[in-house]
Amino acid sequence: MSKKEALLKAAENKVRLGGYSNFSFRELACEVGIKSASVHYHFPTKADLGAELAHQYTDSFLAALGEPSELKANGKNPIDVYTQLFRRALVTDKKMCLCGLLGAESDSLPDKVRLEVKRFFNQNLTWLSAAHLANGEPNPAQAAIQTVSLLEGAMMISKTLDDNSYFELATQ
Amino acid sequence: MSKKEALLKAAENKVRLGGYSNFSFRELACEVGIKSASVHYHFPTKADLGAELAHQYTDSFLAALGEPSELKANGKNPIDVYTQLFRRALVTDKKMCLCGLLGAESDSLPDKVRLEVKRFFNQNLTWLSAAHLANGEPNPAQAAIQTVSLLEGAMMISKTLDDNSYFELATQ
DNA sequence: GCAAAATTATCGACCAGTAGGTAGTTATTT
DNA sequence: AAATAACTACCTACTGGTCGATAATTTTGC
Repeated sequence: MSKKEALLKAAENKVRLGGYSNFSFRELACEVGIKSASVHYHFPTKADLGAELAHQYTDSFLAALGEPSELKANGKNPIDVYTQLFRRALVTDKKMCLCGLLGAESDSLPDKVRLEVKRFFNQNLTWLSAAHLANGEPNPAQAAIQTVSLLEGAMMISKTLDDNSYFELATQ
Repeated sequence: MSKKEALLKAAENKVRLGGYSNFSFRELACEVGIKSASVHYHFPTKADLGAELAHQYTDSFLAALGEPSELKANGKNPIDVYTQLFRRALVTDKKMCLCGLLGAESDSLPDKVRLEVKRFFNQNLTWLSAAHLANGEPNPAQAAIQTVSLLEGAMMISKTLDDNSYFELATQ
């Protein structure tokens, strides 16, 4: 893993625990074994790092999902696959969704970071609409926003109350 | 309004826009017209201020709801009343739910603040369970976590995408 | 094939600004 | 006399960011 990748990974862990202000260049640098000045070589500003982090998070999230039509063709319910990805983030990583946390504080985010968080949710809603459409839902757009809202909310509350059974109850 | 009340009000606005780290004693002091050292007279530490803020927020939130049984007796659907309180926070205040934001970053919060955020959600779930029970729901506890999850999530996404119609679609 | 030039990735030293917090003091009110 | 509510001055720690320097590597021109 390159230093740049290591910096993004370290930043992701910090942000998913406490938001955009929960990481500093010094901390990241220390964790990957370089000096804080060197971080600016890879990311000119903190906003650049945050934006690239959210961008990559979105891409790998969507990549992990696959295409709704293909899932359906393989006999899987794409909504279950989507729910499972959230469950893994909560149970395995024991962390919030990166963009769920950044979205909550989006009013105080640098423009380029906020833009990437918007991209995450727009792409998620597009994917979920296609998924619900494939499932024969009468109103796919409404089902899409309801699905992602429920999952982000249930994740946040389960984290807060430190009890994953709330997530299970909400998604059951 | 006393200085202490003014400080809490100013802090609430900041936190609901960008989380716990989005306010400083200096900023608050400046906004209410005192010096930052004087803020420590009212709140010994930042954690004390944050905890008292979340506590009062919870109390006034619950007070604004009233009792589910009374609402029901007055011909109102308590779930609609609950939804309306979230809608007002989003549309009128144009801000996130204080504890929704703090909950997302609860892993990085001081203990006494996190405790107050937990109290908010525990009390909300109790209220909602009673409300759904009064509505004759077969599984009030499940309906409760689903209701608050959907509302917190829809609020966050509407804020992020800067479009309240997502909240309306999700709650319709 | 090789020297010159450019690029990559790091460093130490430093900057101005801000953070939360403390100590001791001064008025005002009870 | 005591409690309240503010003040000035200061502390240490940390923030994102800049500067010029330094090797190591890669690319380019002859």
